[in-house]
Amino acid sequence: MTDDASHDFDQQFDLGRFLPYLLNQAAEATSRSFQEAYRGDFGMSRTQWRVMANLGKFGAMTAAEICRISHIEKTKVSRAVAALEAAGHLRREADPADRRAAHLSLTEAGRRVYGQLGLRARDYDAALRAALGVAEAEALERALRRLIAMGSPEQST
Amino acid sequence: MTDDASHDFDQQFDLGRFLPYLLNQAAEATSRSFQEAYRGDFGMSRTQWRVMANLGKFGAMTAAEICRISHIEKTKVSRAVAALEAAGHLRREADPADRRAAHLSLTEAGRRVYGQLGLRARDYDAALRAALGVAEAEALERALRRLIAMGSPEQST
DNA sequence: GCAGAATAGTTGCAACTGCAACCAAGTCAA
DNA sequence: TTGACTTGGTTGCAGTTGCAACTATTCTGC
Repeated sequence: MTDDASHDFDQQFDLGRFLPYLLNQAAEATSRSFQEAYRGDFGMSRTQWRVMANLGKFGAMTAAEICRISHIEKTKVSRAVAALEAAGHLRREADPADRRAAHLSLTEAGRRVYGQLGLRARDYDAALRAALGVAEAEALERALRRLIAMGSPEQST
Repeated sequence: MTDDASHDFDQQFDLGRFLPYLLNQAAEATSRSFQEAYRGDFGMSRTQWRVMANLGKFGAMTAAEICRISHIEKTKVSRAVAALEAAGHLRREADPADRRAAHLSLTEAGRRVYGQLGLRARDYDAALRAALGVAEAEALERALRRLIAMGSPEQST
């Protein structure tokens, strides 16, 4: 029998109900299933796929904007951009007004890849939502958005 | 409807609603906030904390059992166990009946650490659930569990 | 009892990541 | 203008990860 504040290690903490733990497992499980789409067929990393998806969705934007929107670390974005450019999926154009910034956009080839992956992603997402039930999926989405907003204080939408 | 499925890249895929993407962001945001607890104060990695939490919850078990329960890769578990043992948080005892397996359990020191982290985790989880609303948190938990179960076909509990 | 398959766990390697430090360009104020 | 500060982006380094290959032990069928 220990004494100080630590003898209560049989406390009520239930790892199986710890939300960060469950979130990680669910994220891992779902991302992993989809991974073969971008990795197996196009040799992309998760980060590369996400950067591409952001560009596909929002059109041309700078790396900093991608960071703000997607909450991906700037170094991850930087390296993903370099890889995507090397693969010919992405093009950068210097901003004449601000020579630090580069406007990124998908090349024709990149858009084709994005088109294929986007379709697959849509199907996969639909399958997940169907498995959960439409209403539950909506509720899940709302909850996730709340948690994401809590983590990073800046949110516009 | 397209056959080569590539020229319709302005399709309905909305990254901002892609569940794996949202799950990852939410998992990242929540895990990151809690990270200082085990990393800052005890120098542990996420995996180490999870392995410890499993041992704290279930008592002595083998590495393979931890893998099955927590869905963590065996190599991650192996390295986490080595680190925890080196830190004196964990002890391994060879199974006399099966000399491949080792029964892992927390040392007294490990249990103390687990006690502290468990309390903090409980508080953090409670804060998250309070922010979401109790009912929404329950629904979230159910949805996550479903997704996790879908990912890995074997499920017991 | 034995060859072959399965299981527990470790390790090498290559990739990915996070952090901090860094460079370059732009901004602000006096 | 000049100097301090901010911002866009890259890089070095150390740590973490995933995968495949590996050893050692146990199990299975015959």
